[in-house]
Order: sequence, then structure tokens, then C-alpha cells
Amino acid sequence: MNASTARTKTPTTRPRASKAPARPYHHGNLRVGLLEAAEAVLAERGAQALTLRDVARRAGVSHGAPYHHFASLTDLLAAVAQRGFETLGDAMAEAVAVPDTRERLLRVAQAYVACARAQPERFRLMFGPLLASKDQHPALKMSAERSFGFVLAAAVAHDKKHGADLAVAGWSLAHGLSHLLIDGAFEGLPMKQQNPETLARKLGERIFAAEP
Amino acid sequence: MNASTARTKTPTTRPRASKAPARPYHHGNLRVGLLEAAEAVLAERGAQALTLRDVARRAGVSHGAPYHHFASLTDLLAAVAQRGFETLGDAMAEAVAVPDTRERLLRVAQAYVACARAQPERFRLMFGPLLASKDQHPALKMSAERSFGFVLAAAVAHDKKHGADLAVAGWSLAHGLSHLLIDGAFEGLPMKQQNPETLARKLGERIFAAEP
DNA sequence: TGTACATCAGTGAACGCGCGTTCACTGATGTAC
DNA sequence: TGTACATCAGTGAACGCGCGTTCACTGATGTAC
Repeated sequence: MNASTARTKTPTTRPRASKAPARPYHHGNLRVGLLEAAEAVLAERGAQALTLRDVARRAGVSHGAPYHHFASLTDLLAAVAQRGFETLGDAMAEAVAVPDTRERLLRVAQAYVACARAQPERFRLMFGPLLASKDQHPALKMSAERSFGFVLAAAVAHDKKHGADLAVAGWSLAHGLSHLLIDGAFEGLPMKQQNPETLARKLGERIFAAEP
Repeated sequence: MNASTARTKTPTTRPRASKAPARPYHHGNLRVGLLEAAEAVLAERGAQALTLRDVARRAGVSHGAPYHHFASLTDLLAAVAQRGFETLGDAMAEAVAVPDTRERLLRVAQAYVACARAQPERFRLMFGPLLASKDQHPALKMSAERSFGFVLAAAVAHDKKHGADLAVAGWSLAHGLSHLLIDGAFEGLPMKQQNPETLARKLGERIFAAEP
């Protein structure tokens, strides 16, 4: 209802010597606008309830407009997931900037869990079946591999010999913990309430002691 | 294809003096038939591509028939997920039947991963967002809690003091590993190819050593 | 053993719905001269 | 600075589609007598 109101107050044609048009014919940066709208819808309703038309509506644009920027709904979703992996990768890059290799890994796990908790539905999308075939989305695949690279590198730096095992263990732990947390699986459990990222770190510590 | 063949061999309707009717009017056990059809469709296409009409088709029945057994599509899916948790719970019950508490936990982890790998799409459904609100499906919730109970009990039996932590760590590890395995996330990684359940056990061992 | 009848478990036509996608179009913008 | 024109980025009507669900119906089954 306020969308139409907002539109009414503007002449739109001939912006020249008039006020700033609230709704220009051209969006300006619709690609990004759509991605942001998609993230908003995603957070509200989840990936399976997300439709192209919803996203277009949210971006304040007709439902045909997105096709000038994305070939299909799946393409849009892949782009959203890609942004998610970029965010995750950036968080990991920051987490890794610490000298102690053990601390590095613990912080990577923390960052992983924090990312999942910050945008649960996006996290689900990133790893969900909707985009299971990442080969069809090379840019998405690259962003995902970048994130995974941080985990592996940190693990190898800590333990050259068992690096791969350590990486898989830590990654699985962080991944599983993230999923279970956002699913609320621990809610009925007899656990002292604690900050999830602290929990991630505490559980992560269990993984190191196995070194021979 | 063999379903119709199998059905052919049974008379059912007025077996009186005629040939065997290939398609009796009544299915006999449609509820179970629908669940099995749903599992087949699920395995082939995944949960988001699964439709009630598909399932009915697969079960060899009109698309209105399921409503005599399930109130809605969601109800059907919940029932499928419930069966999944029952299977998982049974596998855990078996895994747990071993005296050594440490071995017990390792075997629970193995069972968890095996269950996920046996029916990946069902696993996704069980933990996916489609049935996120388990409160609306009490039977599903109970089956799920039964499985989780095995993990917790095994962990507490091994370490009364840190049982909850151990349970959460092991459960997260198994859950994450399962997810990543069925997503094929490790495929491009420099890991020696190994049996996933063996991997589960190996990683699980890392978790114990942290005891003070 | 036979008959009447209530109940159960199917059928298949119909409903409205919102979706993804296409298309001819038009308004806005940028560039060449 | 002005004009012509190609190109870009929107609009909104239209398409066909398959979906979940409902409903009046009918065939099959079981039970009471």
C-alpha cells in the first residue's frame, strides 16, 4: 500500500528541473537490489517459499525485470548463495589472521557458526539441495572452494601430517553444530545455556587433543 | 513396473469364478503404499520436487485417494521423516548394544553416517526446513527425540561429568560429516579415499582425547 | 446362507491459484557527429 | 550545444502449467439379523 503511495507523489518523467524522483524508470542498480531483496525474502520465508515474483515485488520492480539481470530463478539463488560464501570467506580470512595455529582453527570454527546463525536461511541455501549441483554455477563453486580452502590451510598449518583429517573433523563439527543450532535441535536438552560461538570453541578444543 | 505385475497375481475382487483382476478397487494398505511411493520419489527427485500427485501416481492411485490417509502433503512428508527417525533410532539401538562405552559412541556415529548415506534425501528431509516446526507433528518429534536420546545416553554413560558436551560434540560431528558427505563437499579434496563410516569412526576418536 | 444397510476407500472432474517465463512495447540513456 | 539513433532496462499482458485440495460419486467390504 505504501509502495503505490510513494509512487504517486512523483512525476517521474522529466526529472530535469524538478525534485528528486522517488521512483525513476531505471532502478540504477537492480542487480544488487534484487540480491538484497532476495536475501530479505529468504530470511523471512526460507528458500523454498522464495519466488522470483516476490523478489521483484520487494525490489519495487515488475516481475519481468529480473530477467535482464538473471537468466532464471535458480541463477538468482546461486548468486545469493555466492554472496553468502563470500561473506563466510571474508569472515574466515579475518579469523585466520592470528599467529597461533591452534587459535586460528578455533576462530575459524567460531566464524563458521556465527555466519550460520547470522543468516540461517541463507546458510541452508548455501548447502542445501537446491544448489546441489554447483558445477552449473562456476562463480558459486569458486566462492565455496575459497571458504573451504581456509579451513584446510589452517589445519595443515597446525599439523602438516594429519592436516586433512583435522580439517575434515573441524569442518564437520562446525558444520553440524551450525545446522543443529539453527534447527533448534538442542533446545530441549539439559545443557547449560551458553553462547553458541563459545560452545563452538569449546567443542573445537576437543578435536586437538587426539594428536599422538 | 513390477508393482503392477505383482498386483496382477492377486484376485481380491470377488475372486469368484473369474480371472485375476490386475487392479483391485481397494489398494489394501494404501497408507504404507503411499509412504513407500513417497520414499521412492524422494530418493529420485528430492523433497522440494515431491508432489502429492506424483506420490499418488507412483502408488497407482488417483490423486484424491491420499486424502483418506493423510490430511495434507506436509502430513505425508512428516510421516516419511518419522519413519526415517525410526530407522535411525533402530540402528542406534543396535549400535549401542556393546559393553565398552567408548566403542558404543563410535558405533553410534557410524550408524548416523550410514543412515544419512543410505537415503540422503530422506536425511535432508528429516533435518530440513520443510519440517522445521516439529511441534506440529508430535509423532515425528517423539521419533526424533528417541534418536537423540541414544546419543545423549551413550555420552553420559561414558563420561557422567562432561556427558552433555560429549554428546553435542559427537552429534555435531556426525551430523556435519553426514551432510558434507552427501553434499559431496569432500570430493575435490586431497583426502585419501576411504570408507565414510570408517572416516566417521576415525574422526570420532579425536573427540575423546580431550578428557582432563 | 442370504439380505439390507452403514461405512470405508477409492474415482475423476473441477476449483482457484500463483508460478516461471516470454514477448512486444516504451521510456531513458549514452554516443557520434 | 543539438540532433539522430542504437542500446539498455524497464513495463505489463499473456502463456501454459501443475499444483493442493474439495466434492459428489461409486464400488467394495463388513456386520446385524
